[in-house]
Amino acid sequence: MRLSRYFLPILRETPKEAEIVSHRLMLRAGMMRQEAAGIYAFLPLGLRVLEKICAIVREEQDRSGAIEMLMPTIQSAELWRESGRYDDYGREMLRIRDRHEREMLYGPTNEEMITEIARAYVRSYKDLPLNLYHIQWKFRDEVRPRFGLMRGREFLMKDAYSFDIDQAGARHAYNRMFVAYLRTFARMGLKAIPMRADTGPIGGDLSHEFIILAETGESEVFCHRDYLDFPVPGPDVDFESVEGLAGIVGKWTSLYAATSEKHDAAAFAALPEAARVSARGIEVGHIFYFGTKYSAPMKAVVTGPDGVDRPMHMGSYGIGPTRLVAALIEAFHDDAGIKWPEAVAPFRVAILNLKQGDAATDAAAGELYRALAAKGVETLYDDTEDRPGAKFATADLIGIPWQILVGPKGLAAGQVEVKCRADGGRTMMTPAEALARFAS
RNA sequence: CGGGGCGUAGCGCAGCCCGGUAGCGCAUCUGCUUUGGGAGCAGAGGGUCGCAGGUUCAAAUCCUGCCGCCCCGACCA
Repeated sequence: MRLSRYFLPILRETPKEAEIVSHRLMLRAGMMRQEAAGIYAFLPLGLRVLEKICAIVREEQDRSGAIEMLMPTIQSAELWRESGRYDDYGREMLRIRDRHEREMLYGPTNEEMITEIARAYVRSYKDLPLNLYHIQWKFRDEVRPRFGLMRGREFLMKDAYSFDIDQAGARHAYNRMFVAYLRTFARMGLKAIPMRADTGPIGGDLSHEFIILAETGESEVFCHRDYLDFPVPGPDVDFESVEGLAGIVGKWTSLYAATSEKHDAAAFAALPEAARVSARGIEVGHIFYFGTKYSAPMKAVVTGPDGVDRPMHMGSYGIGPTRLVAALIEAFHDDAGIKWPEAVAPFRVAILNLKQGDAATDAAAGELYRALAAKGVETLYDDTEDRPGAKFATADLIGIPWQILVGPKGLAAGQVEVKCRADGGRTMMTPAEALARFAS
């Protein structure tokens, strides 16, 4: 992409409404624009990151055996009356009426709808297990939206829903998602620690929040230091293996980890001093087993091998891709701007033409750009008339992992400079070497 | 929802107390000179001062109402 032809509205000054670093940087980097309180338009750069995140989420959901579909944003109030939540949900739910005065709502979540779909088609225990997910916009009319994408009202969510014949089956479904989440966040460069979460009226131990540690996190968290170095399952993990997954989940839940709501000060204090990590965290995922909470009242039943109908055991599993965009920035930034991990970066390489209009640099930079593009390397070519300093500032701000600086100084020696945004490391090499470095 | 604050050019702000028809920096446009860490000079364009009433000869400025947005708290993916 040629920057001169792109839509990247960089802000040099910080908008006053942005308080936390991810919000400031997203606005400054031209990733998004606020359209109303807690409601944002994604501009091209922001969309690229969001789609990278969704792609990883999707790959790991698919790998774990979940199946993608897509449910609507607008739902009928009828469904929610069946589960009893229409009255319970409160003012957070955006309620609307259509032209026939029918009561509708903008979905804050989809348990009712997925249960309706499952009960319509799933009849036999032979149809189970089943895990359906979608990535769809949600709306929760927060009293006080804040922190940009971190707590917006409209947000993108991946929500998966599992259906099983019994609790043992549901537990394995839960473990699948648990492991898929470990992999998903690790692929984005994040250390996400599963922490025991409130299970509400269902009870049990089958609810975990996945928390990443960040100085600007919204809540206080406490965990054992060993979690920071626990190995994440590889892509070859066998999701069909009940024992295998149970082993992984067992290990990842063996040590102390809790958010402030579930914090047990005494248990935490019992850990060795060096093992105690007390930090701030951001919730990026939440998994939950809730049994027959919806299937029973909504009569989502399957016939078992014994010929008896039973309500299905369900769980739901959420990841917030829009929140992850912000969380990633909270985790990866410095004073100059964002430092995207390669897996989610909007572009992998930025080429900076340091003397636009100079025949030699134009030719070298243009040639390198075309060669990288031909190799499928996502490249942003800064071919604008800006001075070098401005280009450095822009590239650092938007956080492209690799910058290739093409200027008269280096070209005099037949070289370009490759700079790593993450650690600031710089290497001189020939354009051909740079091409090989990224195109192989 | 309680408490606080702010709406003046794309962004950041001054002007408001003591009414007289709007200004600064950055950004934008033109020209020239510049070109390895947000360039310099010269010139130019851009604002129904959030909206609606009211007071007044005259309202960005005073009064009333409304809307929007932000921050703290309670709440939450």
